[in-house]
Formats: sequence, C-alpha cells, structure tokens
Amino acid sequence: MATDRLPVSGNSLNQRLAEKGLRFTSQRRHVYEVLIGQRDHPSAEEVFMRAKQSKPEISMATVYNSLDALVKCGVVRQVNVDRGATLYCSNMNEHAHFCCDDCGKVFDVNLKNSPRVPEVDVPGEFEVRTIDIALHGRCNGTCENCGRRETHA
Amino acid sequence: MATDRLPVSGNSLNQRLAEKGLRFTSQRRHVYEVLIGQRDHPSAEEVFMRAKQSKPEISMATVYNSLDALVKCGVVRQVNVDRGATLYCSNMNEHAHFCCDDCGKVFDVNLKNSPRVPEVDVPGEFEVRTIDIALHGRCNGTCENCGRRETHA
DNA sequence: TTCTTATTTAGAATTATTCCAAGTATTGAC
DNA sequence: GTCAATACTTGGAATAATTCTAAATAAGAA
Repeated sequence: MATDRLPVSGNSLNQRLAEKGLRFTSQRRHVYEVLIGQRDHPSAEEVFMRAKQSKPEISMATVYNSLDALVKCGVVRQVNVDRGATLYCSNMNEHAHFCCDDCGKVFDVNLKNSPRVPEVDVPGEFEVRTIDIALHGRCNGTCENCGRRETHA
Repeated sequence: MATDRLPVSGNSLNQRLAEKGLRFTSQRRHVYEVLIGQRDHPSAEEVFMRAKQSKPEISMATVYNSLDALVKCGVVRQVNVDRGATLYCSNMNEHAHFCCDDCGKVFDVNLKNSPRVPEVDVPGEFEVRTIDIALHGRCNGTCENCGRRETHA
C-alpha cells in the first residue's frame, strides 16, 4: 500500500478500541488487517474466508463481533446498499459509495464542492454522528463483468 | 392525509408500472396503499402484516414482489440502514433518513442548502440514478421509546 | 500472579429473503 | 368479448444472513 494515507494500525487500533471500552485481541487485529489488505467491500462471509487463510481457527461469530468492534471504534464503515449482506469498507476518507444495479459491485466515489456532505434540518436534540451516501445506477462496463449493454430496460 | 402532496394513485400507478413493463395487479395496488397509508418505514414483514388485515390471502412472496415492482417504477424507496431487514419508504420527496442507533427508529429529515444532494466525481460512463443519504446518531428521546439518557457510552 | 470480565468458539437457532411449481389473472390481438 | 401468451400469485421449501448460547480462553487491572 502507498504510504500517503496510513490506516490505523498496531498501537493506534489498540487505543481506538480502548476508548470504547473494547479489548484489543488478535482476532480483531487480524480482521482489521484483512480489511485494509484489500481495498474493496467484502461481506462478513467474505471477510471470514479471507481471515481463515492465515488464521484458520477464527469463527464466523468472531468475525461479526470483530466487525462490530471495528465499526464501533470508527476504523471501518458498514455499507448497506440493498437487501443482501452488509458490506464493510476500510476507507475512512470522506467518500460515497456507488452501487451498480447491474453487476452489484460497489465503488468508492469522491464528493465534490463544499460542503461536500449535505446539511440536514433535524430536531435540536438529534445528534448526527455519521453520514452515509449511497448512489445507485449503472457502471456501464467499468467492471469487467457487466459489460456495456445495447438495451436498457 | 393532507392534500398538499398527492401520492401516485389509481391510474397513475397503473401507468408507472406499465412504463416498466410491469402489470397493475390488485396486490400491488394494495401494497402501495398500505405503504402510503402510514408514513413510517416498515419492513417487508411489517408490510405483510398490514396488508393481510384487509387482504388476508396475500402472501409474503407477493409482498416482496410488489415491493420490488413499486421500487422499480419509482413510487417507493428502499431504505437500508443496518444489518436488519430492508425498510420501505413511500415519501418520494427529496429527503434523507436519520437512524437512531439507540432505538433503531428511522426518521425522514430534510436537506438544506443547494445543491441539497451532493455532487460526485464519477467515471464518465457511470450513470447515477438515485442517491440515498442515511444519517446515524441518536434521537435523544424524540421517539418515546428510547427516552433521554444521562450517560453516553 | 490473580481476579474479573470481555471475548472466542462451534454450532444451534432465528430472521430475512429467494426459489419453486402449479394455478390464476392481466394484456394484447383478433 | 374471446383467446393465447405470459406475468403474477400462492404456500411452502430452501437458502442466506445474522444472532444467540454456553463453556473455554484470554485481556487488562490491581
């Protein structure tokens, strides 16, 4: 990975977990490493499969627990784009997700202008913590799978 | 319901479905009526229960099929806020969703400023069709259930 | 080191969604 | 209006996604 953007690692992950009263375990570190090791949007099942490659004893329940812990301490984001499995994203830069309705693939996309994130009109007592922006549409062949189509429904 | 904003109904729903090559059936109309009849964010299961009250023979598979049809023809939106069931929203005005991490309730919230919807930097061949904005945070007692808390984790 | 308690584990249980095959209803053509 | 073609509906089975459970283990504090 290029060094222009350092993800949370080692000590720092430890601290982030501690701030939320969560323990730093080898499983959580491993799941985190799996996530930052590949810049895509894996489901819990996919994370489980990758994690097992170098830590075969890890269980699915622990993967879910670890993902929850990582989300809770703010080093990973949950991505909910449709009825399928929830996806996970380790890119914590401000960005949105584009989900292709043809191939189902999710792409990180950057926001333009300022403020890049929309402002909302909420009751005073609402505390906004995170904002998720998901676009839907078609990638029209940006992924290799879905290819350019001639006809559109 | 107030008349300041008329939802798609009768003939119009028929047309919307037809435009997408979908048939206008009593089940789809009924599911649509159930959705506009209560301005909240029910899951498919919840829609099923409401729909059965006045149409006891409707099946879950049909509810899913109808919801898909209504989403496809643009009269209903899907709301994916977390790992739980997908929710449905019949408010087609431009708005975002605020999801309370304490009580799980989803609130419609309005966007401020202009452009209200963020612009994104996407490859030229991407076709953006819809944008979903979901906020997470705490409603701090706006709903009756979660009440105001003294301590925050 | 010891204690306390969170975490991990495997597997069962639950929840959410999709699939299936047979019957039914809608649409378009005549 | 009738007919044919085919999309839709149904109930139930099947699958997928997530949560729960109870016992064993490991992290962190003292």
